[in-house]
Amino acid sequence: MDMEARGHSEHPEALRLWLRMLTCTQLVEKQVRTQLREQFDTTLPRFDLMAQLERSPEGLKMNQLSRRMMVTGGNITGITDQLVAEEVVERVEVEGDRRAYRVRLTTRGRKLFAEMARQHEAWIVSAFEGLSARELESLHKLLGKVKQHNTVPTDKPQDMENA
Amino acid sequence: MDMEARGHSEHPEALRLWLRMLTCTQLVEKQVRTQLREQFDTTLPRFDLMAQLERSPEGLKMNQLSRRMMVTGGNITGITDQLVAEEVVERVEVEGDRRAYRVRLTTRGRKLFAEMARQHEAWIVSAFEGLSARELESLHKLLGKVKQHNTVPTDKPQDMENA
DNA sequence: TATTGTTATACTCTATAACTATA
DNA sequence: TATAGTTATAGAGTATAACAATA
Repeated sequence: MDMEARGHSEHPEALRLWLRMLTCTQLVEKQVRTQLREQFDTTLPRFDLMAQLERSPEGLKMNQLSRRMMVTGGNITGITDQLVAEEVVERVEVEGDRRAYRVRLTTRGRKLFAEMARQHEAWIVSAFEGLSARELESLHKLLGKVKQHNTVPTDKPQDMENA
Repeated sequence: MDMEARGHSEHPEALRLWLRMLTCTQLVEKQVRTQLREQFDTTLPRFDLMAQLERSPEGLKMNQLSRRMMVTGGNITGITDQLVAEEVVERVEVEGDRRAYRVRLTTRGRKLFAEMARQHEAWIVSAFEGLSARELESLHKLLGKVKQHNTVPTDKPQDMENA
């Protein structure tokens, strides 16, 4: 979308920056969603859930997934149900707490995710190939400040970077 | 969400950058959506449509809005219907083409948008207040390269920056 | 025939809240 | 009582495709 039209008369720097950032993100994200759909018949949230699990081979409980993906529990149940039906993740019992499950990738899921991640990386590299290594690094650093400023500190960090 | 978990083992620079960019955008966007809902009982697409119109006082045709907002026509009809019902935009006839309309802000809509834009700007300024003016400028420039690289050149530019 | 816009439909993603089972 | 997870529901937001009116 033309996010950069969202601003109004004065267009101070922060606003211009935000609109441009939104435009960039949407351009890339739209591309990723389309490719995930076309090449793997899947969606971004499903890919993301698998990505979370790939970094936690022992699996994650539903509420951990909920926190990390920043969506409420019911949605995690839904996405997990789909992935279980496709046999790429499985629910395993947690000893000592019969209410809880641990969700983890199956062998099949791990293989599938590896392939998806490989492609995903190629799409992203292509999206940013206009920038030099120095520019990538600079952008990464600057966005780190933005992220930090807008992240609510919690006991249990919401993302892997802080985990 | 913890976008930064989406990457896998190697985590090359472009991928790390993308995940961080996505995290930042979602943090800010979530905040904006919540505020728009709480303070103005509206949504981002509706705000964006009004923003497009605010920059085109003479109004825009449905297909122009569709292109600029990068969504298909049926959705524009839906959003426009809502805004017409609230009397913040109006459809006016296009002379010489009885198929087409031109959608424009009403006086009421212009006033309302001014107030929303004022608040919106404050939320955004607050989201980026961790950065110096130099850093804002630098980020804006770097994202300009990303945008350019990922924008398909067309006769009719998709966004205001190029319009 | 092509274009403008609308209608109908379906699907994904999300939040909220009531609910079950267990702690 | 509190917690883990599920179910039910509602509402954004989106795309697709069939359609009517006009060009």
